[in-house]
Amino acid sequence: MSTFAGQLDAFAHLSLVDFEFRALNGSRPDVVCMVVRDYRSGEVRRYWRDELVNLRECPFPVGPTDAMVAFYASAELGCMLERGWRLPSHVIDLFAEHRVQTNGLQLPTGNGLLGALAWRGLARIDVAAKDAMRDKILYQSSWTQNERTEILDYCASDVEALTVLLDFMSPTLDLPRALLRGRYMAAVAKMERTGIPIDTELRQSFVEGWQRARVELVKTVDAEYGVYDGLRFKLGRFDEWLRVHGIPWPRTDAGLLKLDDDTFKEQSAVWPLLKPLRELRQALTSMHVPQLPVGPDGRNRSLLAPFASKTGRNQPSAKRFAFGLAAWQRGIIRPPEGWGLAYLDFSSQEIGIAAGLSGDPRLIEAYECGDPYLAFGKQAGFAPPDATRESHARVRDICKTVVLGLNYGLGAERMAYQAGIAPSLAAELIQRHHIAYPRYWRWSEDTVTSALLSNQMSSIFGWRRKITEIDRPTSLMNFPMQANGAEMMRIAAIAATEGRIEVCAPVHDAFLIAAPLEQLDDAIRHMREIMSRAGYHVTGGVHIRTDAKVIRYPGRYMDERGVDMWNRVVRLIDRPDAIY
DNA sequence: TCTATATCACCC
DNA sequence: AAACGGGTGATATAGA
Repeated sequence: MSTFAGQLDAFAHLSLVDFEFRALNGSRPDVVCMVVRDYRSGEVRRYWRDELVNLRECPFPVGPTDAMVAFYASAELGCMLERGWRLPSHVIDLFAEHRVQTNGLQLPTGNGLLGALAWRGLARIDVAAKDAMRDKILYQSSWTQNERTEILDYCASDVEALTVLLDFMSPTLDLPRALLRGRYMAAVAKMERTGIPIDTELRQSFVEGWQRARVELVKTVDAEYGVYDGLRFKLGRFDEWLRVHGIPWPRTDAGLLKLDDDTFKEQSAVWPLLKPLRELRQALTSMHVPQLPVGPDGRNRSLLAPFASKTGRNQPSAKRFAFGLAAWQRGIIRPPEGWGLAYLDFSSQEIGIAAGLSGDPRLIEAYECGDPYLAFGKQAGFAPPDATRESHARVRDICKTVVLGLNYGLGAERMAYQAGIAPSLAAELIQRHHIAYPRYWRWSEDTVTSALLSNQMSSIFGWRRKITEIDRPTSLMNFPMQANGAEMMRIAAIAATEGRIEVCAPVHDAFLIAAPLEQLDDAIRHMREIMSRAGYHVTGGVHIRTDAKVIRYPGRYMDERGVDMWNRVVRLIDRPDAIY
């Protein structure tokens, strides 16, 4: 490892940076202070907010021969964007590197700066003190002279901790890949800053009308049952109601009544008395007030949580991120006046990756012909050569379940249930998949085997995952597709944000972009080109297609699965003008 | 009244 | 109901 110890010497300047800032409820960051330390000289400089406002340029070196080091750099880079500074040419993010080094392990200390230090036996700061200080920064808007000093000291102590961590981690860094991940953190900072445009006026109607609407609904329906306590469904009362009416009910392993919609569906087929209750439960579960953080400029902003999942995907909070909401609620995404949006997703991304990485010629052919599901049907002799999407819709659906399911080891039983076919047919189709794509299956088995032997897996740009006894083979099977899909998204995000594309958000296999109406078509063309190149690069030569959903003001975003529910709800809250 | 666990709904 | 990958979060209950 000593050969790598000096790898950071290649940089003229290494600046370790930490900002403190307030990021409240969808607003862009309000920068409080910054501390920067020059790694070589050890010189530390502190800047309070008023000094930062007066700095037209970044006060530490950010040129092509320099690097910035931070922990969770999207935060620092977001503050730099807020100040209007140029971003560093090179970023090393020790959070991303810590995740790469420990991904797959159970870390009792978590993934924060202190946790990363503690896990390496380098604990230094009291966590409780850190939390107290964070509150002081977040929930105050002015500070006494003493508090200023306190906050700057705290910020400086984080920079010191960062220095210790860099000392420890620098010999083990995979520098070129660390720089790629750092570059992605800059893309994250830009996407987080752009945010997702929201119909704020309609959202307000949701917030105001919702509670009343659902209370009325429960009152009306529950009069027949008496199983609700306010808005709460009470198991005990329902149990009693069932006993009184002599209705048997399935239970969970733990002995509780099963309450999922499938159970209600089956039971209400036998006991029609239950139907209104089922409908009520369905309506209520998806009806919670959206608590999206939306800034004064009408943009939904939340942490994208890069590198959070085992496969390296972003993992933003489902309730704070507009694309984490239920499909029908996304109708509140709407371009501002004069603007348009485009939702661009990779088509059948994981199949394209499986084809490219395995190098299976028939799977590549199936993907590139445009309809991998029907192509499988034909290659497996399950559909005639002249079958089309229209002539063999049902066959295509079955093939889709098979092709998608086998990417992560779906068994015959469950595949049969899901596709609505006999288990024997499911088994037969799985068999034919093996025969149609032998090279894919050999590659998949080899990947899992070597993962089990080496206790780790990695994607093409070095996102790693350690394997332990608790990992199921099916999880390992799916890793290459999901992790490399995340790589594809990262390089596309980098290219787009370093170009002139306004990227609102990444969504696992898609991007939402925004542009003024007259530039929208150009932006879409440009973005699709970028995504296509990313796909080609990651798969080693497969042409990954993209689909586009375009929304022009005054239109709104809508997921087709959510149209009915959306229309029901906007009527309920008395906003028929918003019917889609 | 708090926390831990189980179950469920939802997303790509 | 069900050996399908990666997740977040709400709700209900049991247990301390």
